Amino acid sequence: MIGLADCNNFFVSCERTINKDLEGRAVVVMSNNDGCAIARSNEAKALGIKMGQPMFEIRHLVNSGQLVALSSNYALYHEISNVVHKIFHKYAPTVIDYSVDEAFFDLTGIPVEALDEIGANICNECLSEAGIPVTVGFSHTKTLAKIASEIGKKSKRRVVTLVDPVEINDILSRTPINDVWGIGRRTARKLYFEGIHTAKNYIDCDIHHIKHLTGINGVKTHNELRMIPCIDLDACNRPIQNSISESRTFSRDISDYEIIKTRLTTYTTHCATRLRNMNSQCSSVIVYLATNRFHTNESQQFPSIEIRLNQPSGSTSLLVEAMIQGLDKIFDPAIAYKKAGIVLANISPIRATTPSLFDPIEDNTVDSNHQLMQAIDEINHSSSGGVLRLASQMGLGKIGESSALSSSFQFRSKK
DNA sequence: TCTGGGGTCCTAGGACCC
DNA sequence: TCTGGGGTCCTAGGACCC
Repeated sequence: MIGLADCNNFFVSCERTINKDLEGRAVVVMSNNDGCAIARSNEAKALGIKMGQPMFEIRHLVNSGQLVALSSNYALYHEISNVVHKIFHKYAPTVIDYSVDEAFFDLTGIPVEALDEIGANICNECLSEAGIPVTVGFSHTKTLAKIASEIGKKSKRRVVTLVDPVEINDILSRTPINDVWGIGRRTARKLYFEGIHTAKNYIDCDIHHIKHLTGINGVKTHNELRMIPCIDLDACNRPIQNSISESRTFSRDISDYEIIKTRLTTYTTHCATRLRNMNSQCSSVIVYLATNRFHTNESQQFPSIEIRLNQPSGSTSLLVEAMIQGLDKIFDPAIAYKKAGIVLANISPIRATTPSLFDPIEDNTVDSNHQLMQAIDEINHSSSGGVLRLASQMGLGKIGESSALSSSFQFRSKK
């Protein structure tokens, strides 16, 4: 059996742990720039607020006092997430931390009769120790466990166990296809035109037709709904991340190269620090820009480029140089951009790589760069806020002609 | 007027190999 | 005029997840 524990309305529940006045009220947590709702309390859902709904469409509810809108507080959510996941890990030898607010449990060998009590214990402990309400679903596969927990949330039951094939069949005939884990909006629309409206329609469909319509992942979902486990537990729990990224939507359109470069330098610096904290390095830097996708009457541009490094690196200055090299290739001064981002990709553990044959970098260069980064990380970690930054991060990239100067470090005294 | 961010994996098509 | 087949690797873009 597989279990899925999922926190209810996680970000809103986190906010309620520090502000009891939010209990029983319609609450949403907003995205960056307070742009749109990314978490909703049950009361907010009852008001008809949709996931991702923009602020300008719900402002009247906030102004009239019917709805509380909060800016996001990721430090708080991260802290509570750690507490909740620690609790999850007490209840099974194999627990997969699937996301910030949910985890899968491998309960192989546990008798079905014991599941209700295990689920109840998880819910009780998360509520008493972390202040977070949780719903637990059990079934034969991850996809069915997801459906079980969704049923729990909709019917206000804390624990739902789906074991009996007849009952599962009945549930699937009442589950809209777009509610199935792994079937997104696009695929759901495609299936709908094929007459596949429910999960039951889906499993009754010929597997070759499913493969043709939805690819290999759709086949896995097809099996999972028929109680055949297909989605590997380990696949969700990679020992090392493949990529690290940071991006922002700007509050206005920007066509100024220096402003965009400065922001991308900041994103790259953050990602490089995260990379080094993982004791890792990367061998690709991907830079991308985007125009405002909601301005449908204007031409849309989503340029992106991948810069391959001669050898993997975790050095902020090298990664920033690569980022600028990429930006220079895709940036068009005639276009105003709404969003920019970078991705550090092809991540590997430090010193687990073979150096490039034709672009040798002497070891002492690597070492001194590594030591420089270590020193900077330590200084920034011991002070409140980053006191050491790249000059280009402060919009000073024009000072020198050479990229070496523009991405050199500058000391900024807080006093 | 105003519309998020961080990830993973798959697929199709092109380039290249023998 | 007529011009193979089987394979790998890379990349951009698409789709999905929370």
